[in-house]
Amino acid sequence: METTEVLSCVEPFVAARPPEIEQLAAVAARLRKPAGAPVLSEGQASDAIYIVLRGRVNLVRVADGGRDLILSALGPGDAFGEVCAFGGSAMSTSAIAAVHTELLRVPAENVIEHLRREPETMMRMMRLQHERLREIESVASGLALCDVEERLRRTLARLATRQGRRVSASDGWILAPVPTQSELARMVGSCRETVSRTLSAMARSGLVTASGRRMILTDDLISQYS
Amino acid sequence: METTEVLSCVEPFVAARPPEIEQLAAVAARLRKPAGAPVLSEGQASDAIYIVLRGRVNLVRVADGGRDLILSALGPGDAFGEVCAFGGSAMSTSAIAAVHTELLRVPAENVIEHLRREPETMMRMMRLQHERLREIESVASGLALCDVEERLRRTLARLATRQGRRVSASDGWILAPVPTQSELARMVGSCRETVSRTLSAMARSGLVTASGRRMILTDDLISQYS
DNA sequence: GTCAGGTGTTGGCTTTGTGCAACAGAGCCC
DNA sequence: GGGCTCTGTTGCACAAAGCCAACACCTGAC
Repeated sequence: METTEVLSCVEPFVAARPPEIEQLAAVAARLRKPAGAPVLSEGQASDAIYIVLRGRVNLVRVADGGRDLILSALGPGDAFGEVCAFGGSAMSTSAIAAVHTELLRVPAENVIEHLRREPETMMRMMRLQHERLREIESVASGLALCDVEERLRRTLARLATRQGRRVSASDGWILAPVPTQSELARMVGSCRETVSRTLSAMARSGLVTASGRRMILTDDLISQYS
Repeated sequence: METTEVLSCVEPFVAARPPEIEQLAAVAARLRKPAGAPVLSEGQASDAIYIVLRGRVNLVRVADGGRDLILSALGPGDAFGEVCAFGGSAMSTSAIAAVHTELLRVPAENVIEHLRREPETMMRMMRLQHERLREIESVASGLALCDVEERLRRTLARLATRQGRRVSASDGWILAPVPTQSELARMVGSCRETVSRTLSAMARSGLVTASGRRMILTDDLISQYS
């Protein structure tokens, strides 16, 4: 797929005029990261906007004891590093490739120039920022108010709607590849063992069906949180 | 204090040109809310930007069981309801006056017009939005990774730096009026009783000194999180 | 004044969920 | 193939923090 095509159908650039897209595409570079490789680190200033083309990137906060929390999991079409656009700000999370990942990188200076000429992109970026805020607010309130099972349901529902696809025949959504249980644990602020137990319970009650690296979630589960 | 003066020293309007400020001030209205009164509700579209002049406003997420979480506590100079600026978005939290509060209200349409003419304000609003994102990220990671005492320390430190003032004589920050323990509990995702116990423990170890509606926090406590 | 309701404190019980441990299976490198 | 690491599973002990309960204190309303 052409870089111009990609850019023109990815937020926050969907409303940009063709010549602007061309210009951005000209300076954009593709890059690959193996699983576990850091793309940007917490505290470091972002030097570019990155767009996930294939794979998954986790935005992570690390605590002293080595424990960490995955604040959001970005799939194809998602962007990160947008802080670079408003100068000087450091990343508030680390961005780490969860699996083998392909990225598009648009240097900060070009993004900033583009924003000057295209206020509509700025507006969209703000909306994007607001979306992310809402998401993190949900994570936070979930952590404070819900038990592990509820948090796990929400997280799976979110993953499925954003990165899975609807299966027409059976009634449900398919999520593949599913993150490992230890990754899920880091998303819901729990531990591997508890996630295993909880998933088993959910499977027994028919909410999810796991098979290898795929998982099928019932419509009920999804619709409850949309 | 004149409305123009207020606006010109409050984010995101600090960089706006005087005639713009005048125009905003002309349509701004002051209003008062008693303790507990809702200003904006979750789900409802915001019709204006509100600026806290005196008092405190809590941004709250409510769960089914009646339990809730205070995601952030806004003091004088803080703004909320900015979602109105990017059309159609609903509030992701409820804004509720925590004490008797005085607000400045700038209608959405005027803000939007202003943003069109003054891209610098847009930029600042984005930065503001990003600040809030960082803050909520900290709340979320705290909830997942830290115990109640640690969360309470962070929360008190944040409140003191943003809404308290430095005491020159003794070594510490003064926070007055302190939120009630039940409010603190809703900020750290805990319960009244646990906050009481934890605060007592912190007082015994000399980290804080409570007296009536005031609380003095040692420099150590503050500097640890800045 | 009195009363009610919110606040702060403390004790005790219960539960959730973690931490540790042990183990089976899958995938990967050599 | 043999080892290795990572995953998923299950059992069990322990701890943090929740819930319930009781009580003193203060404040504001009437």
